[in-house]
Amino acid sequence: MTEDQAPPRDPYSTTIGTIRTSIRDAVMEAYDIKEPVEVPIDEEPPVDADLATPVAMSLAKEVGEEPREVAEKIVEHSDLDEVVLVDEVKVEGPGFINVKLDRPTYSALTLRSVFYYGPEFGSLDLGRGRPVILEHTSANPNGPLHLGHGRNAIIGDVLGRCLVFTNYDVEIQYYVNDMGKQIAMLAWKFIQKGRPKVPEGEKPDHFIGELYVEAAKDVEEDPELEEVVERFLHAYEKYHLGEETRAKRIIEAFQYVVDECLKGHNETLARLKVAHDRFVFESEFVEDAVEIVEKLLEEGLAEKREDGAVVVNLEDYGIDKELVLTRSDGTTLYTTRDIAYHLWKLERAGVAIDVLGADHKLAVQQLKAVLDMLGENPDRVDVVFYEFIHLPEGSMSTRKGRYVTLDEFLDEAKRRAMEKVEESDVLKDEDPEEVAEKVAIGAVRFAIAKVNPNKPIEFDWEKALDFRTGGPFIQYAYARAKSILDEAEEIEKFDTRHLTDDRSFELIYHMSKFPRYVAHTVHKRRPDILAEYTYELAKRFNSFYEEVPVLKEEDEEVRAARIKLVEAFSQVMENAMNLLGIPKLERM
RNA sequence: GGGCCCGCAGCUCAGCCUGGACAGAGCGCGGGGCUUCUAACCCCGUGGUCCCGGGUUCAAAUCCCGGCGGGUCCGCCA
Repeated sequence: MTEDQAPPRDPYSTTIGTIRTSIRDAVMEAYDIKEPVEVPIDEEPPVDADLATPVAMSLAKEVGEEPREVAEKIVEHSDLDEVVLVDEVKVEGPGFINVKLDRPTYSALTLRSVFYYGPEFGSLDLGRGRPVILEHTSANPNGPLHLGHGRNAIIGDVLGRCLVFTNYDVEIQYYVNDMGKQIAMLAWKFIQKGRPKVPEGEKPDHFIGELYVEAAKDVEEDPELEEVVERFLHAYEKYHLGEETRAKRIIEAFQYVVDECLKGHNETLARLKVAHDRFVFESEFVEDAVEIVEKLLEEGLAEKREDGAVVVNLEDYGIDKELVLTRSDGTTLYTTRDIAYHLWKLERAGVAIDVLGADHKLAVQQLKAVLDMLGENPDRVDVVFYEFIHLPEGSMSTRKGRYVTLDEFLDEAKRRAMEKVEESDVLKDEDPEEVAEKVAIGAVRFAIAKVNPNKPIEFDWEKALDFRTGGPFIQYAYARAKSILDEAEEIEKFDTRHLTDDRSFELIYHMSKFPRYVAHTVHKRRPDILAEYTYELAKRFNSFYEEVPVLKEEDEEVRAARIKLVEAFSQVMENAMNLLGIPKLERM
């Protein structure tokens, strides 16, 4: 590759590819194999090597030779010693082929790539501009957002940022469940209490949450209220089917509680830096839902039972329970409207990605089954499930008013950050509020993003807000790099031969993996992979910072190379933080 | 009762999809490091029947079967 050619977008994968091909060819040549051989690459060998492959060991039995013998033979036939990126190839242990990269060459490749792509470093064209609708958060407007919703929002938001970064044409939607029994209960309670306004100074979603807890209690104590609630629901649904209604006050009650609650949600989400492109209301799909039910009935896929309820049998899909599409009074159910919503999404995008709690697994199976019956490809609906966040006293429940709100979580994080800010010297000239807020957002986002979505979280204030292991640790590494760059001179030429020490190379090597980890995060739909990567990046920078002098280095050439390394690091870190939505601080 | 998910160091978790070399981090605990680029940091040490029992394999935390423990779903709720 010559200097004026564009460097690879993904230096690490490109390098692995080169080495893999070389070894594969060697295997085929050495053992006269015609079919391409799988060459697994161990990306993190537990020894002093950068890459390794156990291919000789699996081959050994086939060819009837000792594994080490096979490995030696492969190495002899390979052209790895001619690859400029490779420094050393060794056969070690029971038969591993271990490869050490040529540090100056590999570093040059990586840094060129980082500087060439800049803010785009890490961005691979995975999506080719294809449209995707990503739905996340979608909390019921019956109370404030709690940690569970936070998990949904943050998984969704990080995924959304990653999808945009990898060239998907993403629209992010918030599905507002503005109808259904819970909201009907709220509307009833609201009217029963004489339509109280949200008190001055109270966050509206918190007010609605209190109202909801009261309503839930009333309904539990007096089962006859069920009927009243159903009347409310009926009226609201009729209204959305375009029928005349005299129940104006009921309609307005629904709208009021939903609007107020949503205002509160938006405030919290804005604070957390979670953004949606569009709010879609469930009530918009009542008409479509009714049409779908009619269609299923016409085609004999659904049946109307004697009591009037319409049901579909899903035994062919391995689901024993029949799915109810309309109540016996003819009103639609959540699932029915959800089917309509998904059909609408699939008309507008190739793939619809939903972020949902693991408790929705059966519902999604049912949804996909009906989509399939309707001739739609259910694989186009791609659901990211996440497990619950449990409190020491049990699962969170909006109905029981048992939850930790995102607002509280952010406030507590900010309070703890504030303590640190106040004892800091370097922050004398900064606005302490602003710094603490950014630290809090970073801490909260990272605490939630770092856990694999399919693992339940046991919530604990101390663990979740341990600044040493979380977002602030990452922000701190970035700020340290920035403060070096603040005082560093402009560098034009540098030589990566001055970056061969372990600390520098370990940092560079990890930086080079960024594009691969972004791709991994998108493919697996797992923000925790990116979070883990970023934490490791910060850790390696902190080690480098501690042991390798930059501005204090007296040799000008060495200093120049190190400054460029810090510059490259800050670029990669910035890209990673942008994807995780962790605010950047120049000083902390 | 059935489906799905989880079970790794005292604690919180990564690795499991795609099986490989002494199982990794952080917290905690013990020790060390600021007149030198920000100590919200770094370095060294400590710590594990990878829930249990079988099976497949040259090789199992990883794949398969069976248990045990926890979560969750099985509404004319959303």
